[in-house]
Amino acid sequence: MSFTIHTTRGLARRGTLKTSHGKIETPFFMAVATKGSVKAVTPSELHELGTQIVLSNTYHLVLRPGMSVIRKAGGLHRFMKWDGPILTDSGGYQVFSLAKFRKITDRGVVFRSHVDGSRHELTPESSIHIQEAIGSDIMMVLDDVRAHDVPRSVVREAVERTTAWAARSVKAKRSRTAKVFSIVQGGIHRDMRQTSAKQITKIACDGYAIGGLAVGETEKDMYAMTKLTTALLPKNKPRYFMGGARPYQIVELVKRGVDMFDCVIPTRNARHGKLYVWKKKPHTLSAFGRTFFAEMNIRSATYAKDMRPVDASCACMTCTTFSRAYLRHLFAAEEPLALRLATIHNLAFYLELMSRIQKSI
RNA sequence: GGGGGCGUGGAGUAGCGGUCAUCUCGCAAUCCUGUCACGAUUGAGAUCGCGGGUUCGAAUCCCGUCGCCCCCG
Repeated sequence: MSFTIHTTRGLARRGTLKTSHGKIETPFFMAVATKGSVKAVTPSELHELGTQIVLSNTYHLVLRPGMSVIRKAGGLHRFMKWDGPILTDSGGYQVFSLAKFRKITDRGVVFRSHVDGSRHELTPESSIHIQEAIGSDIMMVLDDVRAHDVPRSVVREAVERTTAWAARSVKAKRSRTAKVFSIVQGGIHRDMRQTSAKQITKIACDGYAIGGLAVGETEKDMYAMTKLTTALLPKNKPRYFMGGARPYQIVELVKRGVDMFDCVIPTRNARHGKLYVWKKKPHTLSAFGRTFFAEMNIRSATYAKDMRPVDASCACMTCTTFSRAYLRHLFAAEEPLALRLATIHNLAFYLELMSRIQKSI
């Protein structure tokens, strides 16, 4: 068994997931390396931070640098010099977020590149084959992601298509080492989510993802759909909440049975000068609430002469070395180092959050 | 001593007779959830150096004055 659960607390689980590039302690957070790079930081910095796994993206890598380059490099691990596990997204979400260029049929998706406008096609089969060539440790099936407020008929179609595509994806898989995860859709409709979960769990795969959430629906819906879905997923397989979430949301989602997360929030917000700081460090899941952290806009003139670290309780390189005033100056002066130091800190915050969550289970 | 130029939000500026004075930076706030993202949106802030005059109407024209700058002696 490649996924082992050690302890549980309510619906929350603590476990270990084995991949061909190492074991990962769950629940975990994946830093996002869409184009084969966690923006602004190096693999050795990721290791120092305690990063267990990163996420990369089929869509972006196909467009640039292109698979011939990735193949020549000997796969993405060698190309980006990251020797830990990599999860790859199938491209499904990009088709959704680049909606104006897409055409979805049962066969697959045709879309235009945001880089040069060229036409590309992605099918469930080609997405898996590309992810295998990338050398992905955890591959995601191509899914049909829709906005949270589309008509039920559209959601139903997306659910049916996602199931059909998942079955084709698993069938197309050739790699013996890579894992493949299927994705539950269904928008914010209870019956659709249930239908999708029941269909998807009939397909044998290594893990299951909850997709199509954190796309603008209410938090209440997001939590409700997650709880409803995890209840229908097999207990002995990891559950991945795709694309989320904010710090307190992650805690809430773990409480509803989620094991894996990825989100651009810590890295993107870092580059925009929004830093996460601890206000208290809880030892139990119920003690987190919504107020265990604060968001600091380091660009504010408030910090111009503040010589304290961003977060005195944080052990990251940024906090143990530099002051708020220095970071604020780097942002004001548009020095690239600002992005790196901020990214390191926010990732340290998210990773410590996951570590604390694990210890709380 | 003579001649000329400039004084407009925190900074630098546009406008040079006619609605709520322009833009850039700065400042502030909000946003970002499988990254087209060192991004996006919004807001505050100026009695246009000061005094007087001309005019229906002046940041814009005239006079005086103060400040800064340049050129010639």
